[in-house]
Amino acid sequence: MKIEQNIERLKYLLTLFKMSVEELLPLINEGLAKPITKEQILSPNIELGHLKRIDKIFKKGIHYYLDPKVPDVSKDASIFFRKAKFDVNLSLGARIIVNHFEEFKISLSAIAALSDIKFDRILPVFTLNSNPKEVAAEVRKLISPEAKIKDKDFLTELIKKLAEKNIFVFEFVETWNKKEKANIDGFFLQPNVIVLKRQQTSFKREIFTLAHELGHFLLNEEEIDRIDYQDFANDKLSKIEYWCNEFAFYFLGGEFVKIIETIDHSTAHNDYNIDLIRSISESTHLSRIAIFTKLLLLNKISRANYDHVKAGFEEDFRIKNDELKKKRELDKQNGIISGGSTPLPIKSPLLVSTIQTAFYEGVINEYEFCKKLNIKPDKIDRFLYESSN
DNA sequence: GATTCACATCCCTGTCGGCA
DNA sequence: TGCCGACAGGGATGTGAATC
Repeated sequence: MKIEQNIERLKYLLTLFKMSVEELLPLINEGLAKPITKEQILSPNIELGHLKRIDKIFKKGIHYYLDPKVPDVSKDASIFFRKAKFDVNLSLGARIIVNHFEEFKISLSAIAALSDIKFDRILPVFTLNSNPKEVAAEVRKLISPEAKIKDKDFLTELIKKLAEKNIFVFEFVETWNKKEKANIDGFFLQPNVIVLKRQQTSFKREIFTLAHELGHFLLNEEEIDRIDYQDFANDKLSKIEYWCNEFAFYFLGGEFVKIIETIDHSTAHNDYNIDLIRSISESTHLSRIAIFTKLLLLNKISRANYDHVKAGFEEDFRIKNDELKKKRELDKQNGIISGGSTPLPIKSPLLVSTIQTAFYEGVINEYEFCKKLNIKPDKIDRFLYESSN
């Protein structure tokens, strides 16, 4: 069956994702004996099956391509139109994720406007001239996340505190079998949206990314990031990235920074201060490697020793993972069935309250309510009649 | 600790369309 | 009209975190 498409919309998507038709074709032709041609997809009358294959890439829904309206290539529409270059070379999966949250942000701001909700900026804007350490101390006073023992609880707490400052924090989860992986850890979209990739095996890493993106928010500079501790000491790092890393470290480190700054030089003789750093890591939610990276920047450990310690952590991590895998396999052989599910993203209280208000104001219906919060209709009561915690 | 749940991909099956 | 292969759709599978 053939249907009439608005070819401008497909062309728009290609521009948005910085993709040529020649790059798209192999993606949609996967597994097809008779490949779809360029002429076929660029014709105003397109085979429905072909369109479905195209949409498997872009995930817009078939109606998107049929809309006669020409999409708007303005700076408001996408960060890809606002900023040409990013610190990371973005994978297709990453572009799709960024685009998804950008659209979510736009629809959310429309819903908020219709419901008379305003997200005024509460935290000030800083510049690169301000000292990240001082800014961190100042912001800590304003946000002061409660000390929690578990990393995940701390992350939830921090997201809650940021919600109180009108900052949206969203998480996205990537399952093990996801085809197009996003090669990013997080990003900040103006004016008030931070998005994080769920790091199920390392919440400390995710917490650091959140603090880093908070740095971008404070500078009001948009960026899409892949956080690599090794790069911190890299002089190719941009000033903004450096500032945000410094901010994140001091923001999370708090009073423990003093200990880190006055620590003895870490060598094999004092076992690289490993026990002390572990205890600091546990209280601050900074990962051990993040602290060691700071020591490297402070010249409190040599590059060779740093690499040695880092390799040790990576090895530990690998061994631990292998053991877990083995245990699971053994369980399987013994007929012990282990259950599980993909992790659930943490819901920002700001999102919940916004959607609740919109629902009460009649701006959205029950279906949209569930869709925006990604809940099933039978769980609607939990988010409507109870307080949002 | 047991149960429930989310979701990308795999895999099977019925259907449809091209061709002789 | 009947045969054959390609395809779409949807259920099954794999995975393990969240929740009770």
